[in-house]
Amino acid sequence: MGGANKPTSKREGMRRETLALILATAERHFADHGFKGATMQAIADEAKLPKANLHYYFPTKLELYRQVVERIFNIWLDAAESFDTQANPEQALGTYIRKKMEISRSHPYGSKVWANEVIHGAPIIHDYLETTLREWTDSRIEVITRWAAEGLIDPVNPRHLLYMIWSTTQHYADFSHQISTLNGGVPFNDAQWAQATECVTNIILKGIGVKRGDPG
Amino acid sequence: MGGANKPTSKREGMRRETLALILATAERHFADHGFKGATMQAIADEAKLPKANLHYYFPTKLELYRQVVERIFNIWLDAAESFDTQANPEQALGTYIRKKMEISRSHPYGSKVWANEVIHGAPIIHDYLETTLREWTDSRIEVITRWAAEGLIDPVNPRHLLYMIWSTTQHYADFSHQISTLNGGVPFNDAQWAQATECVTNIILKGIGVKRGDPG
DNA sequence: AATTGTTTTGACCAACTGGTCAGGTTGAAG
DNA sequence: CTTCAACCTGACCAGTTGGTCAAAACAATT
Repeated sequence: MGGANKPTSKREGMRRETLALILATAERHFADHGFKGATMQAIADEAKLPKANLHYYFPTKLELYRQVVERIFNIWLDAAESFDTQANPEQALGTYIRKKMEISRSHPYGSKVWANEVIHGAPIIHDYLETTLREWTDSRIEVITRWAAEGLIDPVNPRHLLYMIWSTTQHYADFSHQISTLNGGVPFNDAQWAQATECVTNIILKGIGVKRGDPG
Repeated sequence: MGGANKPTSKREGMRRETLALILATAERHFADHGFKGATMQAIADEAKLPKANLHYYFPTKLELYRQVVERIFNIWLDAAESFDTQANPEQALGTYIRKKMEISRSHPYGSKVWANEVIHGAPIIHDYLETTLREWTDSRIEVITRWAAEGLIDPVNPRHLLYMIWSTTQHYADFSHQISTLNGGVPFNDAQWAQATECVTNIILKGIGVKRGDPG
């Protein structure tokens, strides 16, 4: 749209592709084996690149990991924005829950990396938690508190409501192995994802006494 | 009680103590760093034992890890039993949720190790998932289905209800770093744990339309 | 065609880590 | 006191892994 973009040269294009390939492959490996368990060699092999090439684009393993985590955080931000503070509880929370379920389905590896990171004390993302996440959380707590004061929902502790939404939705990504095992060894299909989303949304919204738009 | 127990010799006592010390220390390290990230040397150092001594009691790192996981599974079984299939929904689910919250508080490291294991594809516990966990889950699904049929709760999908209970309660252990960060950097105190438990129980029970024993 | 900066790569290294082992120590039993 | 098995430990080893480097291949520019 805006400026006069130089026509992407062959070099630039390849660079972009290689970077994306490495990041995607690394994400899977970090998700499946953890930071220490994932090896540069294994990532390189799967990406069909020599290991030295990885170090050309990402000087250290930690730097590669950082960028993987950063990508994930942006996805999280994307979902965060869908929590519309202007909407009514049913719409704001419903949309947010649905969005989080979609992310659990479309970015299971990212979710696992994030979970791993938090479980192990969040050494890398600690700053995000203290700044961006905390601000977002505080602002939503305010909104939820207002809803409760206005009688639109029960007077629940907003913090625990948010934790419930986070844990329940992310569970479908983070614990996918357990879930598919209990699902006869196969992952959820479209219908099952839809049902999970509906079920989670319904229980939570009813659980906090949301006044539904369509009482039937 | 039973047979004629030989009076525990000094040897036996020391052995028990050492085993317990190693297992407890290892649990923390596996929780904080993952299987690969935890090192025998670090575990030995914290337990103030020479590394070779660890290998005397646990021939390999994998064997040590297995026994850590096994202990955790027994704790899980303990909670599982508290889901009384004879009781009414409010009591059965309420007791179960409360028990799980207690475990999240008393065994945060164990919960983290378990989460880690599942996130990474459950290589060690896969058998448990397919046998014990599946059987338990199936039996509870039956009970919940019956409750729904009898009109004691809404016709929710029992599977998702169980997932919600698991994820919500375990979240307080697995994501404790995130939670304490959002709690001003300090872990929950007694009152906060009590409120979390109550809040989670209330939302879930109300969310599935449990007919409460005491309607007020 | 020559030049220049970027990218690619095989070979290599130092640090770390799980595991071994031989020899020493200790508690219990006779 | 002697004997013996259980227990403890410092020193060591082999395999793995993150990271380096010099040289080669390559794309763009003049």
